[in-house]
Formats: sequence, C-alpha cells, structure tokens
Amino acid sequence: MSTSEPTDRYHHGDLKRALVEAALEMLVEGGAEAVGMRELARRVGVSAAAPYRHFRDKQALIQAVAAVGFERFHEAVEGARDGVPEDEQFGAMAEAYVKFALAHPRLYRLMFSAELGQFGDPDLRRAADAAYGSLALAAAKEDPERPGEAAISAWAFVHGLSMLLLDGQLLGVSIDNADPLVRALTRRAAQRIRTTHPA
Amino acid sequence: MSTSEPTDRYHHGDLKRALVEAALEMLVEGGAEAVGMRELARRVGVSAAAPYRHFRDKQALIQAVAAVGFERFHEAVEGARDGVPEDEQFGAMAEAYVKFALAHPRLYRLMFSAELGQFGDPDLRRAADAAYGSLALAAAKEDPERPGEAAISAWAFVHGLSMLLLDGQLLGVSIDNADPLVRALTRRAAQRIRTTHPA
DNA sequence: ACCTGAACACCGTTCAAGT
DNA sequence: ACCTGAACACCGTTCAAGT
Repeated sequence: MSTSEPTDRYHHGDLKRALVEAALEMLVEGGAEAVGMRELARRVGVSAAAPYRHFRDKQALIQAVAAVGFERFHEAVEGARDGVPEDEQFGAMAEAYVKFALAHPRLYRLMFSAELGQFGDPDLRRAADAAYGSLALAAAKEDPERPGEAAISAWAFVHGLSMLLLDGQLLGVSIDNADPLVRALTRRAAQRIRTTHPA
Repeated sequence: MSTSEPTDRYHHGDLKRALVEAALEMLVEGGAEAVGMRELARRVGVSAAAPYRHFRDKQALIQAVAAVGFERFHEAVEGARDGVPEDEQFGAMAEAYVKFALAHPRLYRLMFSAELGQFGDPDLRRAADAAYGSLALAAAKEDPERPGEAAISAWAFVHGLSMLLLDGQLLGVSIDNADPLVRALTRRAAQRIRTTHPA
C-alpha cells in the first residue's frame, strides 16, 4: 500500500542496483557466460542501451557483481570466528572459506576470473582485500615468525582446494560430499602451521 | 623444394592441427576471450564454417587447446625431477608447477577455466590426470601415512599459489619478481610435510 | 571427404533523439 | 537526468551446395 509503483520503471536511482541483482541471478542460473548486457536489460525491462548509463561496459558490471561477491564472502569468513576459541579460529575460517566456494560455485569462480581485469576498480580491490584480510590475520597469528609466508601459504591452500573441488578434479569427491574432506584438510593445515612453529 | 604446396590449402588432414596451433597463438596474444571461431578460421585462411568439420563446437576446440596445455605442463613438472635427489623432488616439482603457471598465464588459466565443462572430453581428462599424477605421487611419498591427504593438500597449495600470483593478489609480488617467494614457499611446504610426519 | 556462401539468431556498444 | 530506437560491427552455428 505504498505510494510508489512497484515493479516497472527504474527512472529513479534503482536501475544500477536492479542490474547487479539481475546479473547475480543470471550468474547463479547459467554461469558467467550467461551474463549478457542485452539479456540483462531485457530482464530488468529496459532498453539494451540503458545499462550503459550506469556501467561503462560489461567488465564494469561484472566487477560490481564480483564486489558484492567479496562482501558476502567476507561476512561468511568473518562470521565463522564467532564464539570459537582463538586457537581454533584459523581452522574454522579456512573451513568457512572453502564452504563458501562450494555453496556459490559460479560466484566464486567469477570473483577469481580473468574478466575482472587485474582488479583495477578500487571498490572491487577494497572488497577483495577486506575478505582476504580476515584469513591472513588469523594465519599470521598462527605463525608469528613468518607472518607473511604463513598468510600466503594458508590462502593459497584454501583457494586451491576450493578451485580443485569446483572443477571436480578430486576423484570421488564432489561438491555434495566434500564436507568431511574439507574439514579434515583445513584442520590439518592449521595444525601443521602450529606444529612447524610452536609458540 | 618438396612437391606439396606450403602455406595455403588445408584439404589434407592438417586443418585440425592448424586450428589448435592458431588458437594457442590467439590465446597467448589476447587471452581466452580473444579466441573466436570466426577469427580463427580467418587466420588459418578458411571459411567460417570449416572448423566445424573438425570440432563439434567452440568448447571442443577449447578442450583440445587445454589438452595440449596439460601435456606441456606434464612435461615441465616431470622434467623438474631429473637429476634431483629423491628427497628434494617434491619441492622441485612444486616449484616447476608454479613456474609453469607464471610462464604461461593465459594457457594455465584456460586449463582451469569453467569453459572446459567438467573435463568431459576423455583426451582432456587423461592429459590432466597425467599432469597431476606426477606431483601427487611425489607428495604421497613424503607422507606415506596419509598419501591421499598429502597429495591433495600439496596440489591445492601449488594451484592456489599459482592462481593468486596470476591474479596479482599478492601485494608487492608480480609475475616478474615472484621467483624467490615461489622457491621459499614450495621448499617450506615440502619441509612441512616431512616435519609433520617424519619417516 | 572436405570446404564454401549465405543465412539465422544473436552479441556489445554507440549515438542521435525523445521525455 | 535518464531512457529509447535504430544502427554498426561483430559473434557461434547450421545447412544446402559446390569440388
């Protein structure tokens, strides 16, 4: 019962947001390949040229989608720390990292695809750095002697594991039954750092 | 001075090979985005429809390109073992793995991109498995108690590290100056496995 | 058996013109 | 200020027809 007309007409400032939302839907449904500017405009009920008032080109639109991906990603990894004893936080965050990738395969892929063009967009860069920061900090805590190396190794491990699982490269392990393996490997990775460099 | 006309005319059986070669060139020059069926046909000097006699569709062509990528990859990783004492082989192969990715960024990306469609093509699957097999075996040797876990962890680590470097995600580290870091991290990963589970 | 020409149904992007 | 209509230069793919 509000005064604003609902669905149609994006002549206010919502077209930009609506485009990103629709792009996220298209991504989830058909992968990055399926996200097209014309089809996007069609979905939102606008002319093919309209999106270009809000995004310079397709890459800019994709970057915006990736940025919201990193925000959600950040929340997921950060949230995994709540109520967890400090010495188990790294393992919990690593597990949450991989589980996010498994839960949002196409979005995760997009976040690390070449289409983003070296993360030139500052918003995207910020969102990505924030997401990584959480895990890097936890990893650095585990290995105070070589904080940089520990963070990179940990990040490489969870990212690589995520990708291999998404690609279906691990024989007998699919997205649906990966949880036990993910749990075991992330905990073991945490333990490994600690054992190598005990406090 | 041979009897066969050189450049033109692929009416024998070479069109298929010529297409894959040209696609590899286009990939190196402009990335996966730049590989198009029409442009490909143009380069090889053939009609736009001709490639479809040899590849069902674009995905099949891309899969063929990825397969030769995995073959070269396999050789590089396997070759890194030559003349290296057995207890240093894993580290050497891990380093070679990452260095291959850094030396052939677009090819490596393609090999792990979603365009390949779950590695349905048997040739591609074989080529990929052979490449992974080398490293997995070396990793399993390092940790005989949990060969599967060790192999997956090692592979995840090198793959993740490669991707992060290609994406330029590591602050201050670019493809050109990554060598020392790559060497340090791969050697440390090898050491970590050994220390955690000494023979 | 292998390739061409022409066509179909799309793209991303631009730009004058509308409101 | 924001959007439309129409156009430009492309795509991937198919299919009858040529040799």
